[in-house]
Amino acid sequence: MVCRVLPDVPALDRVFDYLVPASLVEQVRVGALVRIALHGRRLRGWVVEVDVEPGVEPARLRPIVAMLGDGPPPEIVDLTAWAAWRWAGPRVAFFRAAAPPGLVPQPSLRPELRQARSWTQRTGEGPRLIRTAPNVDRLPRLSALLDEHLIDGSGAGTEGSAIVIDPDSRRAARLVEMLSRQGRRAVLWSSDQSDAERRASWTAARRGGVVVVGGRIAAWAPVPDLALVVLFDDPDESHKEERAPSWDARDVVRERARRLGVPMVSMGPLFTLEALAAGTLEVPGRDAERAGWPVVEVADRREEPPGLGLISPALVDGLRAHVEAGRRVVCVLNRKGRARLLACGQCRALVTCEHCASALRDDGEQLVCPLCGTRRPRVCGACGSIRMALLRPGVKRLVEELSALVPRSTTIELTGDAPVDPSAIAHAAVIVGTEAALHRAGRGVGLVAFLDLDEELAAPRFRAAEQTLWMMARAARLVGGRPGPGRLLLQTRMPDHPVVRAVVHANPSLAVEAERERRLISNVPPFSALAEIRGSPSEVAQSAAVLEAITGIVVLGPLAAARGLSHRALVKASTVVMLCDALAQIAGTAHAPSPVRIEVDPRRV
DNA sequence: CGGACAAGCTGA
DNA sequence: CAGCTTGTCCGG
Repeated sequence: MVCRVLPDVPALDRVFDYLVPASLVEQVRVGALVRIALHGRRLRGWVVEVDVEPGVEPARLRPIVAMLGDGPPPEIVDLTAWAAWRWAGPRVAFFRAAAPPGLVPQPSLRPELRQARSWTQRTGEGPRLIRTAPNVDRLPRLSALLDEHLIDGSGAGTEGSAIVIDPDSRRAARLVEMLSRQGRRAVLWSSDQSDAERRASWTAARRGGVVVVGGRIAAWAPVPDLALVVLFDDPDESHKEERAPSWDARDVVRERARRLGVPMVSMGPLFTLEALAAGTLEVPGRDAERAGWPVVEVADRREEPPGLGLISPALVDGLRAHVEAGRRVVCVLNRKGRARLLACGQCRALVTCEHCASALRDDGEQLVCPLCGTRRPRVCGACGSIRMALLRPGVKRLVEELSALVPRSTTIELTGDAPVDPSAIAHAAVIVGTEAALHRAGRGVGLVAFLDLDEELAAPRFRAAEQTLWMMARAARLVGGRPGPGRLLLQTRMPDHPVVRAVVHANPSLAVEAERERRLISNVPPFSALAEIRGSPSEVAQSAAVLEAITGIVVLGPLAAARGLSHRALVKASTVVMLCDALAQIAGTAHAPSPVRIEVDPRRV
């Protein structure tokens, strides 16, 4: 017998045929991890096909050296080929995502014999999108779905498996506990676990009849009898792998479900336009949805006297009221450090460096350029005035100002990178930080204030509005629903923005139409498909030339260096299929490595 | 990727 | 011309 093996070497990205020795015929099956000899090397490799016609003359075939362990089921082996196309990456990358850490012995039974019969067929309809307010007990809904889909209608009581994806690892872990308490076989598969724990989860999933709960990695759960996929919180960016190839759990499970004819249900407070375009939306009753969102206060900054900085009267009141009542306050400002702009108090000109034109900082004595180090006295370069006004103060300065408003309480700064003692976070009455503060704040938060919502809404990224709305949904979870004392405060100069109206009315639909219109006009997803290519100027230019020659492909750029010396360009097509087919033309192979790095569906565009 | 093999460079 | 670096090819 001859089998086809994909060596576990990403840069190789080619399959090779091997003889299966008689002693291994029983064990060498699709998905298995084997040891092979290739070109004088011993390598690990994944069996991707068995019983093949060899691609070379039989005399050149070498035998499989040894059996190493169990790997993904055939269904996933097929899926890795699709994923390699979809995200323009080496196929091995997806085997690594789908494999257990280390080695797992093969089960004695062939698990694929248990492959699901057709369960409730919903093929062709796309995912069900069940909208639930941010503060809703999701367990009854999930249990009902599991009951509905995991028992096969024959009356035999056979259970299939479900994959449940929650991008928040703490919520995923809690879900496993609750499902276990209901007497279900639920396992967590998350990157937070130790290798041993993940191996155990993987093995349990491989046996089937289980509910696998986890973050994006659970999309690859090796269940042989998948009968239902549930995905929570569709707009969350952690569904997407950060490193290349940047695969997205949302697309992986959707494709899996589609191929198997198994239902997929997406649940959460709101959905991306991509999800809405593909699925069928079910909205809750108005009262129920309203009850699950907190009361939202909008501070219209246009109506305030100038000079208040980032602290509106409404924030002062809210801050004091909540802190006095023993509730904690989170102030969100997506800026870092003492990044602040100086303007002339006289002529309002921005104070910039005469050499490199970047904004100068005030070190207390002089004006300093953070880029080239030039120093000069605190004098306006345009009019000579010595009166300086501070624009957009950064987080550090804000902490000082807020802490003055609530004496005798702790105010801390919490940004994504800086390590802060968890007990300090838990005891702080006021937390000022970037969006990451929402993840780390902990319990007892009564107020989340978005100090400069306009910066989020107007960010030069096409997903800015959607991501802002999602950030507020997460904040809504932190403070609780309408019956409680929790509040959101939005400081904005755009109180009529559809996103603001959507939050105020607890109705995400209010933001959808305007957003869809905007995306249609600017021809961005879901009305087109995007990829970003990066590399040296010549590499980007070369790849861009290849891509531009393909009908239906538009290349924007090369754009100047974003950071460092690398150049980038945006590749646009009208559909994902056209985009990925085109990218396959420049994707790397062993013979001609890709001249550029490719990110399909780039996040920050 | 990394081993094999060939072609180029150095120094006695 | 041995001994080393650098480049190109290619794997079952």
